[in-house]
Amino acid sequence: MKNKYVVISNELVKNIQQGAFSAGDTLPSEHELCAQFETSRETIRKALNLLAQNGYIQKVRGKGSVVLERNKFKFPVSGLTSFKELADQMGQEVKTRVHELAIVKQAAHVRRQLGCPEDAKLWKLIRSREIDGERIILDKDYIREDLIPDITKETAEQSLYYYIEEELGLEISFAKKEIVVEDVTDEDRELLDLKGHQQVVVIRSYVYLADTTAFQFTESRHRPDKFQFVDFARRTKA
Amino acid sequence: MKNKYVVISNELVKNIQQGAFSAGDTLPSEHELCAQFETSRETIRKALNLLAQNGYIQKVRGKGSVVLERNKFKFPVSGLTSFKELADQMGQEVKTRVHELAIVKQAAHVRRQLGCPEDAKLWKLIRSREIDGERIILDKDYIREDLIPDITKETAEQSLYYYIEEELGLEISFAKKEIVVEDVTDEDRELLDLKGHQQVVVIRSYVYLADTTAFQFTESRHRPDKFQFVDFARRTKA
DNA sequence: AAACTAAACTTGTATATACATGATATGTCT
DNA sequence: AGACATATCATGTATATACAAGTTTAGTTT
Repeated sequence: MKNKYVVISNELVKNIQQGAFSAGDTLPSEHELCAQFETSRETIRKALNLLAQNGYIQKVRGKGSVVLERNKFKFPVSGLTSFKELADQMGQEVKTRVHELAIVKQAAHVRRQLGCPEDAKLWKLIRSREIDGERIILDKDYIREDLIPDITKETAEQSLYYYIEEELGLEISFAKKEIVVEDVTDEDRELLDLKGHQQVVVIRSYVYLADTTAFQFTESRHRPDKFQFVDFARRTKA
Repeated sequence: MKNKYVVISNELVKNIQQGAFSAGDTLPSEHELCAQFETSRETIRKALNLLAQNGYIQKVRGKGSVVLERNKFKFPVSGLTSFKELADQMGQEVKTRVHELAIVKQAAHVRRQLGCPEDAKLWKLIRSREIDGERIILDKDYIREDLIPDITKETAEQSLYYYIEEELGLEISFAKKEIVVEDVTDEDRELLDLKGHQQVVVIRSYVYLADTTAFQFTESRHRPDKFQFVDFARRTKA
């Protein structure tokens, strides 16, 4: 929270969310923001670029920074957000149940994909997520034990990312994800309330730290009728 | 293609794709790139930031720009890319069939969501996509006629985005998308080879121009066994 | 040999300036 | 009043400089 442009960006996001600006309005000009935050134009522009990347504003040359409507879809799930953070945002009643937490030595294909040593230990963590009384998400995690040494049942029930970022001081940086639809497994049937569904939506992610080491592989299996993925995408000019 | 930092970015992407750098390598330092492209460091940094946003590199302080493995998943579908562009990238044999192309006056809910006048005309366009002999995607588009006046069957069969960007000179800028799973409709059954599937993956998008006007609503319905969404996501520090 | 220090790299942030380009308001001229 | 030119304000691009902070290497000391 010390970088000036990040602070300014957060400040502006807060203002927008609190309704100080509504969709279609333009933010104060870069020049005015310079005066307001007592900083240079480049710093303001870095902050505004953050807002633009996250879909809060659209910069229009000659006009200004137009505030976008952000609730056309109900809630933003895009990006790289932990389940705990999502649940907090949504304000729904959520219960996490830990079904398995152990160190495994097999799972060679995961170990290869994570690019970690052959003899490295991996945490295997299986959790179900219950929302409004229904178990609708099954999360299967594999986590490098040499990087994240101590995972307790309590940590797994609360927020894993908080532990990693705040307590261990590691910087979670990016992820590669894949979304597909697959047939349900016996494990899904056992741990989820499937309500007769024969397929689940599967999100597979590899998550990386800032130094480009992969530390986690996650398979998140969702009951299709409760699955929603929301995304804001900018067109990349080739 | 005239902006210096976009040109440099494209050049570097080409180099990476052609294998001049492989995963784990570091690019030449910013200082070296300055010399190589005969430009300032800020310009190089803008180019590198584009690469980082698109998942080509990860910048590590003190070390350099590390090239990321990009084919962990087979092909990148993320972002805002037209079907034609996707098909070209994949090199698959693709056939587009136009089932309906007409101007409609109803569809009030679409008109409201697009934020266009009540009396505005809308194109309604229904196309199926055949890949390897199977009709697996059904695209239903609503497009503002006042912005995109002339759509022919030929344009719809080829690339709509090419027409909009290159011939009309409009700048497609961003989109809001939603991905959900829904039960098949009679229309799906009629126009797709469903192979007994009872549900489809539905991607709904609102697409915007650079001046923040929404010009298109698209509903893309995919047979679940042929659907794959690949994403690269960066963690946003609150 | 081991441990520490310092120098020489790397990227990150903040500032300043100049000019280009699109949009808008304000004129003035016809 | 309408048309046209112009000044003004907005963002976009490119450049330069200074310093902060993380990583690696080389060197020195112990």
